[in-house]
Amino acid sequence: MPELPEVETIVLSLRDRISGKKINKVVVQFEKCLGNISAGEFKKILTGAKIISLSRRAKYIIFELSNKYFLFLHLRMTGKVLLKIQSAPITKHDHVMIYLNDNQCIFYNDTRKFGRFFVTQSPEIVLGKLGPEPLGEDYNFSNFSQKITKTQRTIKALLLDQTFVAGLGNIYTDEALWMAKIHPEQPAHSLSKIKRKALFEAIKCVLTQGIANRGTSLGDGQGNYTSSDHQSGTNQHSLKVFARTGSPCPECRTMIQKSVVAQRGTHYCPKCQKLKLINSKAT
DNA sequence: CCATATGTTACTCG
DNA sequence: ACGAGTAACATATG
Repeated sequence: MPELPEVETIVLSLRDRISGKKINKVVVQFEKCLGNISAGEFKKILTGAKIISLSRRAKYIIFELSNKYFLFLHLRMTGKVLLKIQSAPITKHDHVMIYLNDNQCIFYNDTRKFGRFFVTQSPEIVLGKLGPEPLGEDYNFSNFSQKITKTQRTIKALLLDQTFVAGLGNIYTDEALWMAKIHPEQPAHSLSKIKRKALFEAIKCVLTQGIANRGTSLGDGQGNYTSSDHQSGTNQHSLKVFARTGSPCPECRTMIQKSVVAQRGTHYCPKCQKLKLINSKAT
């Protein structure tokens, strides 16, 4: 479920409440949640360690520990990090519990069980292949532009590729393409410099807005996004195309269409985001 | 029963 | 090598 803005919101809501706390006890209910380590090793490394800092890279939450290890967590589709008091009951789909030294406990809950923890002393093993942070300093137009012109892939598939730009998922990809007025199936190399620049800016824009709105919470099912304090985001009210199939485009009132691109449900305005079949490599 | 779901990766085919 | 498509992971929902 969570894309960059949702993960960022979780990190912001957790940071002050768990930084500096010591891990007293770890319970693993579902060992497959641990991507590169056994439950025994996981408990041994975490127990007794202090949480030095909390940060985010792409869609990963990063716990920096006092014993030189880093704990990474990727929530995939339905993972949730919930901070509760230690006496809170273990409920359905709670897979990992990390008890701190102050009566708080981090509950990792994941309906679909796709999310994964990683423990390592070398962050680059997990983060090495990721593209630039779209809201970071390494995000620059010349690099972005160059990569777009070099591939024939559809622009939607490229935006979802975490080695191109890190942190976009299905929602913010559709929103950025709408804002830049680009058809999701447009071959990346066929985008004019104007369009590449518009997209470069739109990505920053939709992500910044998503964070300001504390994430996108769709529906009220178990898999829906909430922050670590059970708070829903409000960005769903600001979406222009995603989950708005059949509703009017905010720009031109044409009905939003849905199709499948890059194996994902894809929402777009057929009038504002026209596919351009004549591909001359514009500059 | 069927399709779909905020993610990623391995695999096949052309 | 590249890119598209599919399956897989596992569960819930309409």
